[in-house]
Amino acid sequence: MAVAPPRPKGPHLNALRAFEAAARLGSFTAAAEELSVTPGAITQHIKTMEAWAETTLFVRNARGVDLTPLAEELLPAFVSAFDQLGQAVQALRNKATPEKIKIATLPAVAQLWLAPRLGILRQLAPEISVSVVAMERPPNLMREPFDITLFFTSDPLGADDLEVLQDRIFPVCAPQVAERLSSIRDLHNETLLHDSAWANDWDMWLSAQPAAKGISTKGTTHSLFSVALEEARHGGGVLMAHDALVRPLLIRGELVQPFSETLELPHRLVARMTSSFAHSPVFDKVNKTLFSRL
Amino acid sequence: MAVAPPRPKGPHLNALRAFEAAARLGSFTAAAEELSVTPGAITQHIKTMEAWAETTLFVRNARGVDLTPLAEELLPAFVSAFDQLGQAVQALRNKATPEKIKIATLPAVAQLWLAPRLGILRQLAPEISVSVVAMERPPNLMREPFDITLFFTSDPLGADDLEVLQDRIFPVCAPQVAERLSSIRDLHNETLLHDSAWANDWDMWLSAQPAAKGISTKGTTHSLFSVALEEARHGGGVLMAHDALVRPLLIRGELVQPFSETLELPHRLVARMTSSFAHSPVFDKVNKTLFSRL
DNA sequence: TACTTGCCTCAGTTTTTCTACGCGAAAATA
DNA sequence: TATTTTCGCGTAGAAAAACTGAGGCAAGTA
Repeated sequence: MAVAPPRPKGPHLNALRAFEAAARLGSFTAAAEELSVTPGAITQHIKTMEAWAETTLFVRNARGVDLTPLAEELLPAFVSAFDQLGQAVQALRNKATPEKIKIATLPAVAQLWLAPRLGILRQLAPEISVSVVAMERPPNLMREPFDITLFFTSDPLGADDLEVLQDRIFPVCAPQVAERLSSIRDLHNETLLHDSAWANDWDMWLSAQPAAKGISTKGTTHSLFSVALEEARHGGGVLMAHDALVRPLLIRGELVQPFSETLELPHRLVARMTSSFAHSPVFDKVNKTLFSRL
Repeated sequence: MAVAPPRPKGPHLNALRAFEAAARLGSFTAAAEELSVTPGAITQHIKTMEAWAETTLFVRNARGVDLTPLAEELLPAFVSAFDQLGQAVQALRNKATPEKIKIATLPAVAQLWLAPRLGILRQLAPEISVSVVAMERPPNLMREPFDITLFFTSDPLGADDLEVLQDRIFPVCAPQVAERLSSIRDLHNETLLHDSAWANDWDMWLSAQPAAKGISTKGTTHSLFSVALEEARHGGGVLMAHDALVRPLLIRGELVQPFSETLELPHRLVARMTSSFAHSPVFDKVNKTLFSRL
């Protein structure tokens, strides 16, 4: 005979997540991107939250938002709660399907570095199925459903990080193009191929070469490294290459290195993994096959 | 020029919450009740989760569900994540509107014990606005938007708990009814008034009185204590009363205590509060006015 | 045997969430 | 100084998610 209970309800979980993202990133637009929605959706969630709490959480400036002191104070608790929730979800995925591995990495790395190694892994451990998703920036492993991210970074290594290799760049081109290049100054007359994700590789390399003074970095820009690479293979110009990505082509002679000068960049290719994955039984095989340098 | 990113998405937050509740309570029906939805809704959420994780989380028996070992293993992480999230929300509510206090308590306590004291609080601190929600069972303060719960319990006190009073019961009735009651055995001829939430109060009291042997506990049952109380005031029978709830009426003489025998129950009225509230500036005033025994 | 309990499924509905798009204000650019 | 770009707001309509309600089923219980 109990009475119907009109219990007051808390705010919607999605609104809380929107608040957390917006507060953490300090921007509605950035939060929208992280959550793969439009900024308008974030606006609405935040408004719902503010109405529920009867307070204001953000000061809206024309250019971006600022957190109120209250939001600032509350933020850490939300971040940590969602981190924990995300990790619980990761653990679920990892323990439920331990043999399914998801890797996030740069398109170029996926195609040129990772793909060949996946074949080896398949031979060694056919029960493991790997899916690779290419993206420009590393996803947050506490929040997004990946086991491994493989990106270049110069940040210090964390507990579940593995350094895979040091990044080193140098120009490469087709053999017939190399014949006309006897000195660095000859680059003046060549098309310099750029990749938009590594826009200033040429600048960095050139400025490290005293002999290169005054050479302009104009040239063709491609949005995908692999397209620029294709162009270079067909003699379309000189590409600033990353060691790890072109080594097989150099070995096969499809590309050559016209100058011996290389530049070591201050960042490494780092494999970062969820802690669930790092402690899972399949980690060993994957690590041995993909990441250990022999 | 970046490519459109078809990022894989995690499970929906509401599904996670449904899983957490179902796993914690070990029952879809109970989870449905906690979340104020129908059991069918829980079923669907769980199915979504299981499909996402490509695993089974519950073993469905004809009579209830059992957790799979996997769900069992994962449960604590989810519980703690949602606890933390709930606490963050509570902190938000508390800091955003510190002067608005929400109390959950039994209907009888709300009306007979709390209401008079709220008047005193309003005089002492008119800036504080209290809203009282009556319910049969204490809500989980980590999850539901209340600052204080006020319920009878015999559990040991936690850090943010305050013992308000010991529970003590004894029969009461209208003065004219009391005139016909000279000994406990006279109860044989009276209507015994019951409250459904405290169904066996009469049993307990009677069995503690040697002289009451054989008296039946038949009588009228009301779903609200206050209705039974009203009945008693109008001479409709003898009510088993809780000390704290009837004291003002005894003082005013509207009810009398026909026998001196009282029974101390092994539980207390306990005020439990969120830790945000316990550390907030208004706590002191509220505590002094409502809960301190003079 | 009939009842009860607890979960399932399906269809239809309600609620929530999202997108689309135009507006406005400041900062960056020219 | 004028123009463009960047960010966020607001609204309407559309899409997606969540929920309800009713009928079923299987295994205990009376």
